[in-house]
Amino acid sequence: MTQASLHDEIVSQIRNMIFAGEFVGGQRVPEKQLCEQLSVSRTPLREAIKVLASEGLLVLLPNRGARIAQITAENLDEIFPIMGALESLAGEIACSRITDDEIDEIRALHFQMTAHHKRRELNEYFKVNQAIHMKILEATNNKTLVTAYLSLAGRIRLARYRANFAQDRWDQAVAEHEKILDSLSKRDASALAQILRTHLENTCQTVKTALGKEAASEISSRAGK
Amino acid sequence: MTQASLHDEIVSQIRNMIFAGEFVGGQRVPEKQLCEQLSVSRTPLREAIKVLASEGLLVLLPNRGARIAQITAENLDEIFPIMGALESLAGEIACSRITDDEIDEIRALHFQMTAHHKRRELNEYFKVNQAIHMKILEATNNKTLVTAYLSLAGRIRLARYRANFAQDRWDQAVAEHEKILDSLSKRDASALAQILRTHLENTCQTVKTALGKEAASEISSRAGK
DNA sequence: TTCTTGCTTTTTGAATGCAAAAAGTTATGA
DNA sequence: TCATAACTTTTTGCATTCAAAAAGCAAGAA
Repeated sequence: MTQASLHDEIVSQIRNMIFAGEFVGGQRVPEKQLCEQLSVSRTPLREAIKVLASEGLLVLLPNRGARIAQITAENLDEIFPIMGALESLAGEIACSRITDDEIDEIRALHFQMTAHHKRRELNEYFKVNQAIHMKILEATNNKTLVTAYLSLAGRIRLARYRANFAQDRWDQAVAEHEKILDSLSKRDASALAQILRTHLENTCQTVKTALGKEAASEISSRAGK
Repeated sequence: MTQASLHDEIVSQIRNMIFAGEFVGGQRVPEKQLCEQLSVSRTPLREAIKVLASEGLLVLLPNRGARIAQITAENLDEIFPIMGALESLAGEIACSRITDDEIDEIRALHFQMTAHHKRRELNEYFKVNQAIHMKILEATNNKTLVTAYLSLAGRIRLARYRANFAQDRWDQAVAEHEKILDSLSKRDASALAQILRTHLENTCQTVKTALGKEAASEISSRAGK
């Protein structure tokens, strides 16, 4: 076992805390507080903060510490197309190397997912959905691609998760997944690339709409106080 | 001016040293030596090392320090397709937002580049070539895309630069650039996306061949000694 | 000679300490 | 009352120090 160094450990811990929504976007993250929370000293913590900043999860202000990166509509517009291109590429590569067994695994996940959709189990749906996309990425056997994708996905993860999308979009997303599975089964690279890209574009729209509503409700709740 | 913190400064310094070929791939980089070379203390240097490792320019071995990341054929096969997808996406987006002035700038660079090609000025050719690709990326107005691209490009930069490719490939590359300029002038997004992707694929092949030859000559020179 | 084994040196990992910058607070004057 | 200035506290940036792990080395046994 390659025992991870403390600094690496801290990086994943903070990353998971951000993913878990333990911080508000834009919030300051004092070193001291994090040190106590994770019971580590400042040196490895600071190393971790620098890494997370280079990943885009934190923003560093010289002499003023770190802040949790804000997710904005502009952000989403920048990141989603890139993810679309990467997943599209992943789909193409996957078509040329995926095994029948791997497709069967994805098919199983797909039916699990549609079951969750029918039962309106949003959390479970999300989980299996992510698993399907990961399977396609991993089928490329390109670790750099997976890493690049996950890095981008991490930055918008919270916004994506919180976008409790409307029923009609949910139905549409499931329909898109039918096409994804279909293209993959036929190993139709260009069709898969196309539908994955569209799928991401639509997701982007949904998340952006949700983000807009969130921002609007925040403003109104503040005004109400 | 946002005065960069020392650690940021160190990151760019080391990055540039790697780009300048001051290190051999796989070489160990003792902290002490770098500290003296850059005349900084270990704390900010170590922060910089962690960041460069997360960028993939260095590889960290627990308790054994940092090494310069090796460029391998597998690496190139992983990275180039991703760069192809990103540049392809950049081309598409660029077509929809690039101004006539920006196209003129690129055209000017293009003719500069072909002049260098005619005069067999490889270094100058490379420089202008890079500038053209950067212009296309920047025309997207998507900083995340530029950053992601540059991060990948950085990892293979040395190998790419050293791939003093053969004359026929050079001629072919220039021909591809004619098509790039042509598609961009017409704002033909799908044609531009296509040719950029092909261009990167061909470049990948060239760099891989060069890397293979390099490795072979290293082995033979070792055997000769 | 070659392979262990134990010791020394070097290098890395992490904690502490110190200085400078920012933030917060109080007091004074208009 | 409000604004400004001086002072205090907190926080950040970096250097130094200490501890642990790895690497290097020498002596002894097969």
